[in-house]
Amino acid sequence: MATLKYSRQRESIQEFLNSSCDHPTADDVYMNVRQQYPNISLGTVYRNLNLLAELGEAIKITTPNGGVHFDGRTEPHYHFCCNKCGNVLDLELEQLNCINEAAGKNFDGEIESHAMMFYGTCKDCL
Amino acid sequence: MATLKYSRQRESIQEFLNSSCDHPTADDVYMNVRQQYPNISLGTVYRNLNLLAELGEAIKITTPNGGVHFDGRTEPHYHFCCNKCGNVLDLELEQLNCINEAAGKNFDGEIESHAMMFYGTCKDCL
DNA sequence: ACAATTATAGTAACTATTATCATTATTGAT
DNA sequence: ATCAATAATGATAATAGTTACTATAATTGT
Repeated sequence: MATLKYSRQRESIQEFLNSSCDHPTADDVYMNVRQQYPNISLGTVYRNLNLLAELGEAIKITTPNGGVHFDGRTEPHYHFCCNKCGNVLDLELEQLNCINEAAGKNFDGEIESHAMMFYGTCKDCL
Repeated sequence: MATLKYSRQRESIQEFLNSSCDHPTADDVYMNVRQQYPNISLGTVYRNLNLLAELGEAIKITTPNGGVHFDGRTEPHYHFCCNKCGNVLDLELEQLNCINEAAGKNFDGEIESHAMMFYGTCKDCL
């Protein structure tokens, strides 16, 4: 299988993700990385974001309105999504470790992980 | 504002949703309702599914691989999504009622609800 | 039965994402 | 440092899922 090869573009994408406090979309990443690499292609951004997600170095967050956001914080944590503006924010909430086991009690498959998304109105929209 | 008017197509869509144990996509609904109304338009299916979701008579479930599923069971419950086949299943797990409050502790917005999705491998894919 | 208005079917348009491919960059060996 | 092998890129085309548009049909209250 193909071995991973370094690229400046991927490094720049990852750096932006890690330095970013919010949860940018692919287009947000594109707009930002373009300042450093004006010729970068949107396809390259998508390819690398998905690659980072597969490698476990980023988290892909899908919101109900269809927007896909990326998060460089890879330790497990929960998110909030504003019903009005659609922005995604981090929550300070301890991880529910036992819940995977609890959910598996009456379930015929293997549960490995979970994600939780909270909804409501964010500070700015209140 | 526009008042809601009955339509057979919408009724058929809702009936299928309610009778369905799995979590059909818009296309699944389209394929099924077409047996009763061969001329139904895919746009009509989308319009009504979204309408039902807005009215709180259906739940829209967005999965990480981009698929959007609909659920006629409106009482709150959690879902499982298989990492291999992408199917969405219901889980028998008591609702975490206090968690919205807990999540709001260190948060500057208003939390109204939450959704939880479990991941792993379903029975069929094991 | 009629007028007012919403919903539909069919189609076009749109958006986000992925695929394609010739060219460029990276890597490891010489 | 040069070179060959191969992965990554940029540019563009293609795709998939969804929404917008519009003339016609269905529903509703009178």
